[in-house]
Amino acid sequence: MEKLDQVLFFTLEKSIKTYRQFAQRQIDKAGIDITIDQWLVLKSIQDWPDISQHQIAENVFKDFASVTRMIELLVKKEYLQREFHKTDRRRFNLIITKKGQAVIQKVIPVITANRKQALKSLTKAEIENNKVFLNQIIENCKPE
Amino acid sequence: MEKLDQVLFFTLEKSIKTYRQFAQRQIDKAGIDITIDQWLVLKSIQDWPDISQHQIAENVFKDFASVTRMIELLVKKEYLQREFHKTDRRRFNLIITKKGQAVIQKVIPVITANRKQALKSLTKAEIENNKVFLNQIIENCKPE
DNA sequence: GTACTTTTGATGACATATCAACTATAATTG
DNA sequence: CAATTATAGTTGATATGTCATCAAAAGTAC
Repeated sequence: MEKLDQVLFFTLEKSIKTYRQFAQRQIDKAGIDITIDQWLVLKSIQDWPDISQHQIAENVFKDFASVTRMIELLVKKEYLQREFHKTDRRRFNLIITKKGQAVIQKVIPVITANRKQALKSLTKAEIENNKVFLNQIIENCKPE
Repeated sequence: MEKLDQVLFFTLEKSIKTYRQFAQRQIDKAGIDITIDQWLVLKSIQDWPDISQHQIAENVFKDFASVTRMIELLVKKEYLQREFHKTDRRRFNLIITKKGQAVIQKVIPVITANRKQALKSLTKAEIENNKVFLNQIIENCKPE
């Protein structure tokens, strides 16, 4: 098999893993009790009030079961509250608490700095090209 | 913050996740009882006889604890055997069983096909450029 | 030769991912 | 209106990732 192919997927894996570890380290250093993914979930809820958990899962590209568990943890951390939905008893309203709002805001500059550092010396054109390339992989791997 | 930056990391994450899910589906379809990562671990042992678990962890870019657990599962699946190391009682010899050898061989064409499909319509130059880009991210995110 | 440091690998506890199965509720069909 | 189908979310079991801690054994320093 082509060595380059195999090395590419390994590098893809390593790059996102390295970025996530780096990003999480910075968040921990800032003394904030949240993971990157939890923040993404909270951000999703903030950006789309009245969002369903299914929709959150799609937005952040995660399994329904994982999202349920993450929401459970966010409730436990008091960043989120579950309320009964007004009209649909299958659903919950997910309300970001004041504590949750504060955490979202506190993390934003850390994440901005993380991304800036991660993309140091990479041009907008290179970033755009890379995105197009990755989207092609996503397209190629979709189930029929 | 730059929207493009944020979208890039999301796309990076989504692309590797989509690839892994696709690749695992193909392995399952082929009726082979192994995960991509388990295969990588086995392959590492095959390529470097007498390798230590620490070295395996570095090769496949995984946590020591994760590698220990994966090896435990590979032993349980009878793809691997642990033997006492000849000269160093802290270590084990990891022996690939016949069953393990067979599985490694059986998976290779599936993985080759997976990669080929994932990289459909992407040129060698694009692949090479992407690798260089991703390696820059890895470099940027390394601990000091 | 002893004390100290480093290495090797395991384990516990917790978080997340995956797959499958489940319950309750809403929507649709005839 | 009742039966059926679809949706929303949960839960169990298992695999992997992370962090911290541990014990045993090898290596190093004096």
